[in-house]
Order: sequence, then structure tokens, then C-alpha cells
Amino acid sequence: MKMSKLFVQTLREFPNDAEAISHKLLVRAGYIKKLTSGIYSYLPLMQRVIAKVSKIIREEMNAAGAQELTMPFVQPSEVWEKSGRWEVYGKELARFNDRHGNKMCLAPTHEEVITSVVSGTFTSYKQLPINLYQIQTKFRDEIRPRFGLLRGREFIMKDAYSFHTSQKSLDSEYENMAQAYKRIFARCGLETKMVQSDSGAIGGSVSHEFMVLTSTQTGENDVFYCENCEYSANSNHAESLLVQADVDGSQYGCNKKELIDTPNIKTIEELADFLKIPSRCILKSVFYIADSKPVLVMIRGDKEVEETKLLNAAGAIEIRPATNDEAIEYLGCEVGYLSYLNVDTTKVKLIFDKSAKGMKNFVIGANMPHKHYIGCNFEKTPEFIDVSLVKEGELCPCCKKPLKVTRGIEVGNIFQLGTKYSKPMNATYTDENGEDKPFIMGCYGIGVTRTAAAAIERYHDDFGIVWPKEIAPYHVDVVPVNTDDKEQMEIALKIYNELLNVGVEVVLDDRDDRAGVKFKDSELIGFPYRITVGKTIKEGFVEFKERKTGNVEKLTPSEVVEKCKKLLLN
RNA sequence: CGGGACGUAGCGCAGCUUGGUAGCGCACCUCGCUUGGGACGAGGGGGUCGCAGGUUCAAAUCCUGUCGUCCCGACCA
Repeated sequence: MKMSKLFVQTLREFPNDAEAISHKLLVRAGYIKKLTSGIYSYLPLMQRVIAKVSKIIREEMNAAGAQELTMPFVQPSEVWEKSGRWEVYGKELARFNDRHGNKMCLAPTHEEVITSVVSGTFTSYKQLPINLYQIQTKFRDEIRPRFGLLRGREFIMKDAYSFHTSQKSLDSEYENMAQAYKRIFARCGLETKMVQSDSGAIGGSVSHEFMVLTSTQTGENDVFYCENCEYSANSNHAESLLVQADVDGSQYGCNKKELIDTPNIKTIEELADFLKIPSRCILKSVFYIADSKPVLVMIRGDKEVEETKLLNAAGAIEIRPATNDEAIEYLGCEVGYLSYLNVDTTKVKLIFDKSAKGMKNFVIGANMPHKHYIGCNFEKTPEFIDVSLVKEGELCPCCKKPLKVTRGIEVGNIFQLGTKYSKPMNATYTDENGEDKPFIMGCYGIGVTRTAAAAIERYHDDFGIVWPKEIAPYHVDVVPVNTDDKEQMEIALKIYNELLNVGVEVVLDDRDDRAGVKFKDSELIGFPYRITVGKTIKEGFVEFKERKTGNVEKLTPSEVVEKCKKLLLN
């Protein structure tokens, strides 16, 4: 491709409406163009990157025994009503009516459709297991799209679904997919960590996410991991053992139950300060509304509620902190002095976080304004459930070493769905005994556009993108410094044609611009290698520069062609 | 949806306080000159100032409403 013909316009400045570095660079380097919030055109350079990532995914999925198909992007409400998700999915599911008034939606995922595709087609145990995948646009009407391609509303996803007759078979395919994913991301030049996660709206029991660890702020997930063993998990799923600590209030003068005045002291911090007691000796009450039902969470004062865990514990679809008015309505007391004491448990659900276990002589709200109790103890030991956020330094649940935390971008995930969809949708096969059984399913996703963006988050510098060569839009940029110089142009064209002929993906920067412009663009766009044909051609040399390291070699034109062949062709 | 900010040319911005009929840099077009790190000179094209009302002799500027975009939170590939 000649640069003068390539559909690309680089910008001198970063766009104002971008925050994440991948977003800024993708716009500035001419890869994407926004149409509206969270919705982008993929320009020719981006299209090539998407094609590269997709090709790697296809090769590895096919090698792993999966088969590609394509399912409809526009779907009728029927299948969603069958699975029960028409009600549950919420506003993220973009819905509309067709001209006949039929309820339709844009596909955010394909569990329902794949289940209906397989159901009635693969009806014998002899035909199973099977794994089917597609690479396709998805639409999720995100509450807040952001960070460009990292969280668009419209995005490209590879989604795969497997169907089994036994848990054992699912386990084996799950592992097969985990291995395939590791190969896919490795081939994309990305180091990923496979972490345990919550299964969220997709459902099911076991699930893992593949994270690109970033340490920058744009990683949207906190990942807790252990350096001593293999344990790692998304913060929405991570567990920990609390560091052994003194949680007996009697050491701080709270040895018997007593009602005390705590005027205008609302936060745990203020209370701890007022009573000269560590916050870990206070039992904090946090009030939530889960699907319009009140839930009061009791948690150790120095810990925070993890809302995804709480959502699961409450068996709810949606959860939010309650307002002060709601606290007065349900508990008869303003926020700041709440407690589980004297709460009507037929109206308000109580959840005790496991961090409260072992607390003695603790401080707690009195459910009366401006009053707390000190020296409280559980009368009956409640059931403790884990609904708290892990903190760095707490102990690994496997090996009891301190956990570390880092930020990560989720580029893929794998789920064991079980019969979550096949049962309600009545999707069955006939087993050896002639009995109908629901399929046992798994599903496996990769964000294709997000993977590309994650690669930029991970690999860039002050000059621009530093693509891993496997997913770069082109491999080599041939730059004649002065297009008016006949010799330079001739040699550049010769190198370009030779590379083109042997299948190296190459561009020739034949624009009549100064060298600086071409060098800047080359680095911004992120071509892995640049061949500069300039004044050194007088001595018979061109320059070969590696984007990643900045290393420059002086080579003859024929040497440089050989070098590229060696580096880029197998 | 809650909290904050911003909408002026393709991009980045000024002008708004104190109303007088729109400007700068980049990009784009033409010519010249230049060619190893985003040159220079001359000329040129492009904007219903997000939209709709209102105030006024006069609105980018003041008022009201509305739409959109971005940032912080809950959701997720």
C-alpha cells in the first residue's frame, strides 16, 4: 500500500474527548472515528488489526475443534422470554418493535439463539459434545460507554458455546478453551492472567476471566493475586483470610453493653476517633435496596461491601445503596446510627459479612439518632456470608500469604453455564437410555476490538503505538526521505516491491512531505519496522529501525529484504 | 440514573464578563521554495457559533428550555 493512497489522517493533537491512551492514540493515528457515544467506524488501519486478531482467534478455535457459524444480530423477544432474560436483562438490551409491532432486540450475546439453533438439530448424545463460535458485532446499551474501544456500546466479540452430556465433558472442554485462550492471547503478543470471577448476568457457576494486566488506571478491574501460589481473582469474586487482628472491644474500654451519646457522629472514622477505638472493633451497618427490597449488611468497620457479592448473596438483579429517607422508612432511623438490633427481619433482610465473625464487645449503631451501643456481642451466632471487598495485604485463601492487587483489562472470559439456558428453553438431547435431558453448556467470549485496544494500553510510548508485530496493521514502513531524489525513490520502490512480492505487509511512504512528518506518522501509527532510504544510500546502505527498541541497523537493500523475510515470514 | 464539566470550521482553541453581525493554530486546495525528526512564504476554500424559544434596533455573547458529548460512580467482552 502506498501511503499517499492509504485512507488515514493523523492528527497533530490528541482529541479532547478521549481519556484512555488507547482511545487517544486510535483516534490520533487514524484508526477509528466516532459516530456517536460508544459507536465507532473502524477505518482501514483498524480493519486490518481486527482482521489479524480475528485470524488468530479462528485458527486457534478451529484447532481446538470448534466450528464457526454466524447467528442473527437482530433477534425476536421470544427466545429471550423463554430464557427469562427479556425481563432480567434491563436497559442494556436495546429493544425495538418491527413494523408489525413484534418485539425485537439487538444481540448483546447469543446464549438464547445458539440454544435454539442446537436444540432440535443435535438431538442425540452421539452428536455431542460440540462447540460452535462466531465473530460478530454485539450491541450493549451501556450506561456509560467510555475509553473508546475498551468499552464501546457496539463492539466485536468472538463468542463460543459448547454443548455436553456430562459435567465431565464440560470440564474438559472448559480446560480446552482455557488453553486455546492462552495461545490466542500469546499469539496476539499479550500476556494475560486467568483469574477467577463472578459469573454475572450471563450466569452459571464456574467462570474465569483473562486479564491484561496494565497497572494504569484504564484497567477497569482490580485483580487480586498471590505471588506464592496460583491464586488470582477479580475483586468481585476474590476471597481472603483476614490478617489476625484484635477485634475485642474490651481492650478499649468497651467491656459491657452500654448506650452512649454520639452526637452528629455519622461515619465510622468519626466514631473511631470519638471513642478512641480502632474501626475494626465497630460493626458497621450498610443499608441497600436490592430489587426494591431492603437489605442491611453488617460488616466489620474497616471493611467495604463488595456489591457484586452482595447482589449474589441477596439473590437480586439490581442493587443500590439506600437513601437516608429509605433508612428512616424501613429502620426508623437516619443513616449513621443504623444497626441490626430490633430490626423486623420479616421486612428487612439481614446479611452478616464474614469479617464480623469473631468480633466481641463491639460498637454498633443503636438505631436511634445520635446514639451507639458499645460492648455489644452477638446473642446468637448469625450465619456469616462473604460480601466484602478484599484489601491488598489480606491473606491468600489458598496459601495464607499476603495478596497483591493490580489493575486489569478483561479481554476474554469462560463460563460453565450448566443447564441455565437449556432447562428454561427446554433444549434437550436424547441419552443412551432414550431419555430427554437438558444440554450442559459452556460459553467462551473474547472481546476482539477490546483486545486490540488493550494491546495499545499495554504497548505504547510517547511517540505512539508500539504494536506487537502479530497484530500490527502492516509490518514494514518504507520511507524514502526525499521523494524528489531519483536514487532514493528507485531503491525504496524496489525494496517495497520485493517485500510485497514475498508477502510482507508493507507500506511505501511516497508522500511529498519532509522526513520528520513521515517519521512521526510511522511511529504514531506503530509500524513494527521502518526502512529509511535516505542519504546513506550514497554509501549503499539503508536504515532498518525496530519500533519497539529503537535499534537501528545499516544494511544494504538486499540485506534489508532478507532481514524482513527472516523476521516476518515463517 | 446520581455528581461535575463542556458544545464556536475536519481537529485543537480564543471571542462571551462589558451584545454591534466570527477569529487563531493545525489540516485541506493553488503557486513558490525546502527535503534526515511534525519547515517557510504568498494566495484560497470551508462555520445557520449544538438546537428551539425569549429579551433587544441588534445575540456566539443575556434569559429559558432542550439535545448532545466527556469525566467520576453502579454494569460488562
